[in-house]
Amino acid sequence: MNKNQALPWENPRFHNWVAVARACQVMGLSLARALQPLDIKPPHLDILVNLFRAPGISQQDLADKLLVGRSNLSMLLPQLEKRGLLVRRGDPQDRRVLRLELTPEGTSLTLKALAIQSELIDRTMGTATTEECNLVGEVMTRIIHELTQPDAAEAAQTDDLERKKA
Amino acid sequence: MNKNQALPWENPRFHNWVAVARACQVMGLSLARALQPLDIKPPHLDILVNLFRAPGISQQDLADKLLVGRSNLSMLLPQLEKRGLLVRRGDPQDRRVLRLELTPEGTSLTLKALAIQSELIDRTMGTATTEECNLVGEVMTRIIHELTQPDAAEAAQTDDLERKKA
DNA sequence: CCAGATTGGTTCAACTATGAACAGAATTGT
DNA sequence: ACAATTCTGTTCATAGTTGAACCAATCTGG
Repeated sequence: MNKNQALPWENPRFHNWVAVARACQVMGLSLARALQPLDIKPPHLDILVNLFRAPGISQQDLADKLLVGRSNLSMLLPQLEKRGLLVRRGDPQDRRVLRLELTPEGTSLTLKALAIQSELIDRTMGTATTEECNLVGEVMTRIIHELTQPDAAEAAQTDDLERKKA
Repeated sequence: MNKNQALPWENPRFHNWVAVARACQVMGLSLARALQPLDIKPPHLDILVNLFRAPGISQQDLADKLLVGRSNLSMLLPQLEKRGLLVRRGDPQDRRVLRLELTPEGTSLTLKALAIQSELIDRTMGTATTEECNLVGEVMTRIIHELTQPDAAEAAQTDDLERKKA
């Protein structure tokens, strides 16, 4: 098992992906620094942007979109609410859910933060042509699809087992 | 400022980068799950791999490579040492530094973990041709360069200020 | 109807990561 | 030679994230 698989650094897939991961890491650090003047961090921005694009979303749905735990939002959202950036309004139709919405201040801050993030991304992705850029996006989309489908694959496996039992 | 900059989602750079970030996130989650049988997490793997490739490295240099705080390693390394995966040997030349090295068990575990990670990456990056893959890596390398140079740019700015003072 | 299962949200304990303050060893400049 | 500075690693208080346990509201199927 030691030699029948060469060390992965010689594999283009592997080291190219490592570059992707590192790029994400440094971008995350840069973004955090760039957002400091607004006194928010990347996770906050993720929340704000999603509220901006999907006003009235529930905490559960937001957690699903962000791929974080519900408890995370139960901690962060009250903070942002206290800062007057958003409101959590109970839904009269389903009294379990809290509908989230940006306040005008929240919207304003979100736009400022987006401008900062956008400028950062523009500067860094500007090192690639539009075509290269689109190709990168396309490859990433395929990867996301490949990795999020397996949940369905798991379900299919379970189905297989169920079928075998029957 | 509201309208002179269109919303960033229409910008190819922006939404393509968002795809990159999301791909990284789902890959990270998948990797964490895939490593569970070995009872290590991605940060541990990062450490092990770097020790594998640079045996005898110091904690400080390792922290720089990983872009994490020194204190982080001061917490994690003793854990891994207790598990018998690595040793920290004092350097007689410079009695401040601890030289890090994998034990045979650590090397073995690292190879197993690398096999798992490599398989995962192969599966996901396999949705792209080798040329696409290399292009992605190239673009990411440029981005990393663009984002790590600014530290030098900052220094240059500082230099400018110094020069103006003189 | 109503008992059981499901869903949305909160709370809590555990774990991870960070930066600041610290202590010991090495380097520098005089 | 030695005081000041720098460098390495540790410790500690703090903040962020998670999963499990929990409560209340809703849905489901007799």
